[in-house]
Amino acid sequence: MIERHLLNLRARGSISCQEEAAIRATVTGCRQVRPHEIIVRSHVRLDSCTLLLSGLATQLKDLRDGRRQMTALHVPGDFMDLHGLTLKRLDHDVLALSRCAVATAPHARILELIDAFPRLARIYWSATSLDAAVHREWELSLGRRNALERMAHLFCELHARLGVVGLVEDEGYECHLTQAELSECLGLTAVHVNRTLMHLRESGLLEFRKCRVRIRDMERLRAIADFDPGYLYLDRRPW
Amino acid sequence: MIERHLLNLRARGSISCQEEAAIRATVTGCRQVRPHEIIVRSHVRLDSCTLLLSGLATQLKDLRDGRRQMTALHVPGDFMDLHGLTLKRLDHDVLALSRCAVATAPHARILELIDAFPRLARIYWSATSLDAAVHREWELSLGRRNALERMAHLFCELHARLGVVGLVEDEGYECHLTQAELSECLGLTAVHVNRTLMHLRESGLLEFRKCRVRIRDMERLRAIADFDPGYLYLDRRPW
DNA sequence: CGAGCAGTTGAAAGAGCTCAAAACTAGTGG
DNA sequence: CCACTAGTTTTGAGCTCTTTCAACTGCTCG
Repeated sequence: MIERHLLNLRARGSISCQEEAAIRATVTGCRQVRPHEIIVRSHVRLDSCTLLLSGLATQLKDLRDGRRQMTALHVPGDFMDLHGLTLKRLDHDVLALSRCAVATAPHARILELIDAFPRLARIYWSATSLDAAVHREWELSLGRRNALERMAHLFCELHARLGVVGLVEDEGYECHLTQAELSECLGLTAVHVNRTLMHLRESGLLEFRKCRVRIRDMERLRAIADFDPGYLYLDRRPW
Repeated sequence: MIERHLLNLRARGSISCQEEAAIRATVTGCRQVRPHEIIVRSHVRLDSCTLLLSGLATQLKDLRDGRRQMTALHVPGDFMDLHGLTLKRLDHDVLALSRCAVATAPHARILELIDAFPRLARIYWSATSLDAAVHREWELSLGRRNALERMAHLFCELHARLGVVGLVEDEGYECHLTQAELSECLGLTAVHVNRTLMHLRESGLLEFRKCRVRIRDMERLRAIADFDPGYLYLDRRPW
């Protein structure tokens, strides 16, 4: 089930057989997590990283008065707290949105891994930089795109990222988010998400029902979102 | 003038004399940049990193129709495109807000540096992860804080970050931002920034005149912003 | 069958935006 | 030293997107 992680890495650069084997040996154990369960808690000292094998998870930050904002979504194949390797604690919770399968990689083992395969150090560093690039695009969305554009953009992003790990079929994909959760991604209220979703549906752009997204008109959706996948760095870098 | 960079690093962990010397040997050349000049252009292949020595700079992303959002501010001592080391190009421009002095460090030299001092690899990796943490906090601001809270939060952040590099005196600091530029940080319009700024001033919280911020009531400002500096990871990690 | 979410709908309020113009400020050149 | 220009800040008024609050529907599951 670590395959999706390898797909993720290989979408951005090559991974040798030896490297693959070493990665497989580093990521161990697989546990199931229930929806809404906290996978990694903020502010506690970390000594391992957590890989999402299946399901959907998120990074959540909150304000004292209860307002909450998701700062990222994690799809299968993502290390959700690779930045914990260097920072040693998180500034946000990691939360399961659906039923999830996760595996862990002790920091000590990862350090051995990148010590043995220095290219992997660069590749994982690159992965954390990529996370930052996604954050930047979300900042652009939250700061400057309106509700419709923002939502369109998120669905384009998920389409691209899930495509990489083989989870898109006929322009549709599973997306275990309630409208309330979607609103916490988008910096909107649940009510407005509902209305915006209806607008997308009625315009024949996309449908979102029963945790499944079905894109009806990709071209128009991208135009509305002003979606340019460049920030996902899906070109194989020349390492 | 690389001192501020060392202050930045040392605020989060120790740096030995040898490491300091090696860093000094890696960062070379110092050039002056005029306000509004692009320091690093997006989408072009990079082979060096740029360190801000003095002045204020920003990361800027834009939409096709001209709407723009700043995704980060850089203060003296920050590497502004360390993520370019692994990603090899940027998904945003880096722009001077004031007159800036910048130095460069060729990727090749940085790779030699972290090869010779593996601890520095971890420290610089950590620095890029920290950038991501700041992005996350901005996502929270843009998504969930209102104009007043958002602005208060930004000024608290700058106070903390400039404090680290010795650029705060009597709760005040230089901040070469016009109200229009501030609005591009905060996801607001310039007009609304103006009114919010007046509100802060009239409430005796802070003044922002002639590119200088003077904090009048830090405690109340922090309370409004719900500012918790944890996300800046200003505790020395046990490496 | 009832409890409890998730989604839907309506009406009213409000935060922030748009457009436009006036008031300052600072730099430039005569 | 003053006039002139350009950029920035301030102010006003109207508007709109999004929120708030509240109720209602439908579905799932014990």
